[in-house]
Amino acid sequence: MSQSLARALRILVGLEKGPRSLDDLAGELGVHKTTVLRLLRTLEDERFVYRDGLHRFHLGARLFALADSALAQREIRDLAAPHLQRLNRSTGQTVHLGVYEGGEVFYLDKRDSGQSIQMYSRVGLRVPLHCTALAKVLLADLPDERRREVVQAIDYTRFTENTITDPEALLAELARVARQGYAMDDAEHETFITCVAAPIRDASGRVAAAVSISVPHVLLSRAEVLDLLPELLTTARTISADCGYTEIEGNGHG
Amino acid sequence: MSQSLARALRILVGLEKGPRSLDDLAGELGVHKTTVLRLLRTLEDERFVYRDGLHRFHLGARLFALADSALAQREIRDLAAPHLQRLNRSTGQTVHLGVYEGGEVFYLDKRDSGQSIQMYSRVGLRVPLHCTALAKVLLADLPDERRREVVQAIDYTRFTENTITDPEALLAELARVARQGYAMDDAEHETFITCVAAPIRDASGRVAAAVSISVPHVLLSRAEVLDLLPELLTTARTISADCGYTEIEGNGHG
DNA sequence: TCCGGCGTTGCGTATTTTGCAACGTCCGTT
DNA sequence: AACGGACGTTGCAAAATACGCAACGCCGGA
Repeated sequence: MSQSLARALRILVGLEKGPRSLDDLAGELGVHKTTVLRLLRTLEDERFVYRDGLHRFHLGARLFALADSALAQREIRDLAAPHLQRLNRSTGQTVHLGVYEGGEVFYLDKRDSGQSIQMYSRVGLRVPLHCTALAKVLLADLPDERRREVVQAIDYTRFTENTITDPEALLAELARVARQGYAMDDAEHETFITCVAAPIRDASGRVAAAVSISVPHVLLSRAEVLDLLPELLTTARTISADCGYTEIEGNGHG
Repeated sequence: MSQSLARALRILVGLEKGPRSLDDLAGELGVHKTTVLRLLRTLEDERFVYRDGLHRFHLGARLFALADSALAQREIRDLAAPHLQRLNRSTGQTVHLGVYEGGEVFYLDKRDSGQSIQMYSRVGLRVPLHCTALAKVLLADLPDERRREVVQAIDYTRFTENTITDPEALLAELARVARQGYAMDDAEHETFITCVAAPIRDASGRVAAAVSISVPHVLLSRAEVLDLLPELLTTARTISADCGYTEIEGNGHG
């Protein structure tokens, strides 16, 4: 809609991959460097971008401030925090909180396991949609049409031999997830990690977020991870309750 | 320079304080809502903004992704990480890593103390410039002229009775900090917290970042916090070395 | 000292953006 | 059930704005 703004945003997105020179950016956007320079200057004025000494452009400090307050504005994060903490302590495993927004799923919070093995994940990182328990739970609750759109648009990169690699299989999996009320990632993303995830619902009854537990095979087997399920589900239900969700017709748990 | 972009960025900055309706934003910017709407739509296309159900605008998911990769691009963060971890473990206190950029100082990393008292700080948050050890260390190394500009522009909000509240006093303090090689915040920001900070230098010899330790009075006295100084300085020097800094003429530590 | 790369600026053109006014819709009220 | 208001949305015409070109200047290497 707004050309110059759209170009500026693409500059920022381009900078996501690393610092760039003016010419680099102009080349990537297919726009004259004069134009890029002026956009960059405006971005620089507001600290969205800064140039190092001299002449390479980086993402700037204001992004941190914005991300920080965006994070603080997600009230579900605060609501969930103590429960994530407790789940993390009692299981000793890595715990994630994730949300869906506009075709993406990303981490809103994370608690590391005490173990020396740390997962490569960070608050704000987007998670693959076809091979993570978190995403499955979130996608499973989308309105039918939207879910189909999203599932079609996925890039089905194969990460392991268990990775689901086509839309039909994923839709079937999502249907199962919706039915059983939780999702599993059985070495579908990383060969050595198993995850389980459960939905968090808000007052409207829709899935507003998801919690997951991730465990490396060296610590627990697939079956042992499933043993953590009741505790995960309880945590998810507790957070849901805090979000104003009230279970109506028999969810098997009064 | 670029009007529409500048307005869009101000929209984002406005959204920092919380979700807004279209009219709110139009009012704040002093621009007709038609214009604001079109900017918002472009921002929405790129996920910098999203509207909840329906018609309130929030900061969007892309900011998380950008902030995350911006963070990852600050190599000093990775270089410092293990050392922050060690310092945090051995002192048991809250440890921060901060940097200066374009008139602001903000946290690049944080390690919580094991204690139940958690500090209100978060990666990305801007820190006050006139009453924190971290900022003092960073400002102390700025080129004279720049330092004076920044110091003049500070809003000297008084937080405690120890808060420095005028430019002259701060400049004097910064001179002392530069001389002694570390900074202290003796209940200048929060009445019940003492901090010490030390500079991290890169290959150019300039201060590239700063580490700090923050301790509530209930845990350690001012004197006891000063006892942590040698360890803090050692940590800072180690990180500096990792950044390529080589101490030349007698810094008392060969 | 010369050359090449790269960031920067002035300027004229026309594309893009802007504000207005009118419309539609949703929600709360009577 | 009908009405009124608030708010987001669209079409359009005017003009301000952003665009690309070409030329300049700076810095580093040859």
